[in-house]
Amino acid sequence: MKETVKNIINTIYPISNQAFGEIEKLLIFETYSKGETFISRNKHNKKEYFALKGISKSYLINPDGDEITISFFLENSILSPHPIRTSKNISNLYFKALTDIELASIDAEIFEQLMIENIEIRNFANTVLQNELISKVEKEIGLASLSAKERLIEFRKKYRLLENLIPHTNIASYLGITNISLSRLRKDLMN
Amino acid sequence: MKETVKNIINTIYPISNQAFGEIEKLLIFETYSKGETFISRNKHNKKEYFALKGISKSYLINPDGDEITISFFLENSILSPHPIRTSKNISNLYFKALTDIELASIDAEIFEQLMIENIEIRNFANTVLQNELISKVEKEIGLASLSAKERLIEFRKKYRLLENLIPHTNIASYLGITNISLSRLRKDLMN
DNA sequence: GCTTACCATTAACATTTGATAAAAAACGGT
DNA sequence: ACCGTTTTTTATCAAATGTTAATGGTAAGC
Repeated sequence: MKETVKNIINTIYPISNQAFGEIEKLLIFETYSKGETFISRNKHNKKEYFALKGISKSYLINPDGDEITISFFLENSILSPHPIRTSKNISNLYFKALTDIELASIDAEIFEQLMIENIEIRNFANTVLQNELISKVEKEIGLASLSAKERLIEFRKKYRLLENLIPHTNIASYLGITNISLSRLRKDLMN
Repeated sequence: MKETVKNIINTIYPISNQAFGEIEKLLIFETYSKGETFISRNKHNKKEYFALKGISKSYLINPDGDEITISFFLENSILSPHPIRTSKNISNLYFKALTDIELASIDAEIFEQLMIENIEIRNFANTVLQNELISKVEKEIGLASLSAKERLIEFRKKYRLLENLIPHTNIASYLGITNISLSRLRKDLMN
């Protein structure tokens, strides 16, 4: 499990065994069942997560009470809740297990202390933040310049098998359309 | 002018006079005329910009050859091109002066060196990055969960007078709609 | 195995948005 | 002030998407 975390980190920004040792000591392993909601930031708890097994998503509730999917997280990736730290408008960003999942967590405040002390860890964290920003900009471009059908095509390229693994409602809200519209596009794309 | 840069920085993350002194020495002041395109990253030049006077935008060209507005930059703000640094997919992010503008620039590589040496500057830069990510997530939420009309209403709240200062085409592409559609929504909202 | 809840699809209709074209208005340079 | 360009508005029609409702399927729990 710890080896998996190390691999996740190294695919993003390679760090030394020594630097990883600092992180390793602090890892806590958690599991959630399909459908469970969890959060990475509240008054008492601030955590960073590594996704080891299963699929999860971040989402928020819009004024109509619907879940809006913001991001999907596959195995061997990092759940990135950074924006919550300071934003007033993004008060309620949740996470949900879309399958049974296994996570490794680390206390966010301790991790930030590690960042200050260790330049490798700081570079790693900064790369995570930059990657996240890049993915947001890429998604922004897609939403602004592609039709819903084109966005679905891009989604399929990016997330390959995901469409067969999770309820489509999540994908529809991620694409910014209704699930009825998604169903129509799926039919349309079968030909 | 330098005082303005200091104020911009301090509204984001207050730094000491000493830390600002490090930045101040490296500032270069530039002006562009309305309609001019400029870029903050290429092989020979990597710059960070502070917007002192006027309005500018970042944009890219979609496959149809249209300009897609990504962000607007008002006076006393920071032009944030960070994603370009590493992304392959966001190869062509440009900036354009929407009015005559005055900027202060700083060489990005030198600035990164300052970040390493000075924790205040590092914290400032990190806050910029986080703010940028927050604004992307907020925009993402809006695009995914609001109608075009609602997005226009939110745009007006956020950018107050901007609608009267720049060609509406920019706003339409920012909102993800055509300028014809924007015109209809404007008429609709007059009642 | 049965039932219930959730999910995906389909249909019919309403609404929104896009595309194209044309006219009116605003703007810029001389 | 004039001319040419750009921008905004308007109209018409087509296409895409949303809304509501009904149907059938699938998975989970009992």
